[in-house]
Amino acid sequence: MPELPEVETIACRLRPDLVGRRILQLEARWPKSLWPSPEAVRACEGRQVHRVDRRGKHLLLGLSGGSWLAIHLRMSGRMEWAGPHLPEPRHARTLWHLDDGRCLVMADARKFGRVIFTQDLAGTFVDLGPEPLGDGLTPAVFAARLQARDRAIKPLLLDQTFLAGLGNIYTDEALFRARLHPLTPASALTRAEATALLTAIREVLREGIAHCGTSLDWIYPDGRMQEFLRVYGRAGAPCTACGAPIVRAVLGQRGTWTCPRCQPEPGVSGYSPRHALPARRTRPP
DNA sequence: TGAATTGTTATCGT
DNA sequence: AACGATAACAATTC
Repeated sequence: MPELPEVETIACRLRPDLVGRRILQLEARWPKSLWPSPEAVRACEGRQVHRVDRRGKHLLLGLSGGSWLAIHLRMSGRMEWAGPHLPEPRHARTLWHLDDGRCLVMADARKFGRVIFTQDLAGTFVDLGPEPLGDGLTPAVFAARLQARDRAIKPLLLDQTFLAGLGNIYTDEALFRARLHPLTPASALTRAEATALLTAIREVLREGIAHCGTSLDWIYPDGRMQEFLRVYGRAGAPCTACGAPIVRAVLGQRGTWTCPRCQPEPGVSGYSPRHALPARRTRPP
């Protein structure tokens, strides 16, 4: 489940306890999760953790010698502590035994998570899109990237090579706040719509981080953002903006929640005019 | 029991 | 080439 705000929360929580620790031993109980190979990841042994960061949905551990561990939790991964007085979590897949007697654990029920060891962080992320909260992603840059793609906006936002860090939850929330239907062609967005979308993306991500992420089920506990979601998982409930029932559809194999009134589908006749909305969809000749 | 699940990737067809 | 659809990965929960 973890998307950008959840991984950011995990990084912030681990940082004070992890920076300065030395990795004594790697315990690989599900070697398939270790990339490029279990032997390669073993090179983290003996190294000290210098920093804890995030890139997209990856948790980054900066190690001595210029090497990195990049951990992707995919669907069901969690980071936990184990130790003399802490019981080991269920589904422990990779364990890092540290020099203070504690043990950092990647637990992952579905085994989709990945642990990557690399000396070349830039090379590892060469195909990863820009950080949505990064300074380099100006409205102009974002609008230009959208213009270049002939694709529905929702699957594009989920594409990590286009933008790093959005998952199903925050994508639906951002599109709702920007009043855009998920099937709107990316290249059809005006400059104003692109700017509004970037603002909406940053708002939902910052709000998600401020609330320590979204806790929808047993996988990711402790977050509070689920109380502030406006469309995701709210099928049938009234839209927070207009009162119309939120609709669930399946789009690109993913559950997709929208307000049919606030996010009218482009090109579909039969819906009422965009009353209070500025005419944004038509591009000047 | 059966359906659904937050993410990513390979593959196929258009 | 780019895109959409599909399955696969694997397990758990409701």
